[in-house]
Amino acid sequence: MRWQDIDQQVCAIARTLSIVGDRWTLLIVRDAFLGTRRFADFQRQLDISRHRLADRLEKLVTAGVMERRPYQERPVRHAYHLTQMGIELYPVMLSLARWGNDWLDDGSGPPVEYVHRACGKIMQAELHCSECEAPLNPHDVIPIIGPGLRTALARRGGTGEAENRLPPTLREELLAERRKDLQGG
Amino acid sequence: MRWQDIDQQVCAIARTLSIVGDRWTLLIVRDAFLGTRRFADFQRQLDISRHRLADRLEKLVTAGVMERRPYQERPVRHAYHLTQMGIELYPVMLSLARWGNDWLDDGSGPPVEYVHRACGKIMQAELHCSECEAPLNPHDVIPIIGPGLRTALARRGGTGEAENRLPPTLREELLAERRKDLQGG
DNA sequence: ATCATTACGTTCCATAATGGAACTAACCTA
DNA sequence: TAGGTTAGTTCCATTATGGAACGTAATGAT
Repeated sequence: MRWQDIDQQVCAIARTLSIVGDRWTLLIVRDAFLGTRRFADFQRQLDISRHRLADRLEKLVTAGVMERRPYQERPVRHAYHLTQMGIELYPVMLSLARWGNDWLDDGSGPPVEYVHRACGKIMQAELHCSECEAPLNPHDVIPIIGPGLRTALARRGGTGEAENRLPPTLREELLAERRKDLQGG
Repeated sequence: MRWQDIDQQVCAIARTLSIVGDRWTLLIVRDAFLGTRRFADFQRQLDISRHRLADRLEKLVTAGVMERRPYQERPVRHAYHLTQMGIELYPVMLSLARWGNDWLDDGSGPPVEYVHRACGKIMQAELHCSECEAPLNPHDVIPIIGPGLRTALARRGGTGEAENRLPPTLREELLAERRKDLQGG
């Protein structure tokens, strides 16, 4: 499978990466979160080639993650702003940042820290369960087949082709294992 | 700047992406979370070229995200397991999955859902503040300069070179803005 | 003993993505 | 009129990737 076809997979992670999984793309989003808006500023701060930057911004705009807003006429100049879709990538960004701080520190501490405006403290981003609010432990999160995958399963006939586009979650033995986990645990 | 040099940036996100920001890498990690361990299984499920897969697994092992464990002698066969470092990528994976579910649904619902073993309910991963436990809103998280960046700033002489490796967070006007946010809000 | 199969790679090469520098376009300032 | 600013585009050499074939070390079938 070619990378450009991964959005064909029936998998939310693959679909997400088909948009933001390219080189530079998440760094552009990072800078957008930090306030960068203009082409030249992205280019200077990332030290990316103008070529690549134009290409990535175009893709982000097409995907709906960013939007071009004119900030002056004569000549028309556009700024790139995160849309709501883009802003909602912040859990991804905070999670990436936290992992980098936890595992790739060169000994001098976090380059950037985050203050929670509500409580005023320097914080870490923690995952919690939306239902019981408890902090999440990786071993307590059990993936199960969802409606999107069920639909895809029902659709696949003998084509064999579609089967290749399903994520490994599909595998019967794994699903059985998960169900046992759920019942037994 | 070349992509291979982004780990030189004094930025946790850039450092993280220097390890997991390559094509395929996060999909390999995804499959590892779902229980895939062997070379041939990764290859089949991802439909990636053997070449690329060998390369990515090697990089993940070198970085410490995965480890090779022999599962049989004669001939020696290795399985690839997530290390603790790899397991702690789960907030990244869950955040990517949630964004894909929220924004890239084709109308048939989430391909995969997650059950929280502790409360038994289908859940969403939510970011909370580690200090006050409240759910995080993107506008309530204020990035400020941290010790790692302060050190890097102190180190840079007139080299100019090092300056290019600092993230845009460095920019004085932006930091001033953040400080105002903190005091005024 | 010979042949097929499994598992895990590596090699080779055509194609696609990237980086760097130069070029264009539309305006502004001195 | 010369040079500066901003946002791109074009061109081309260098890298990365995908696909298929090949290599190796074993097991199992005939």
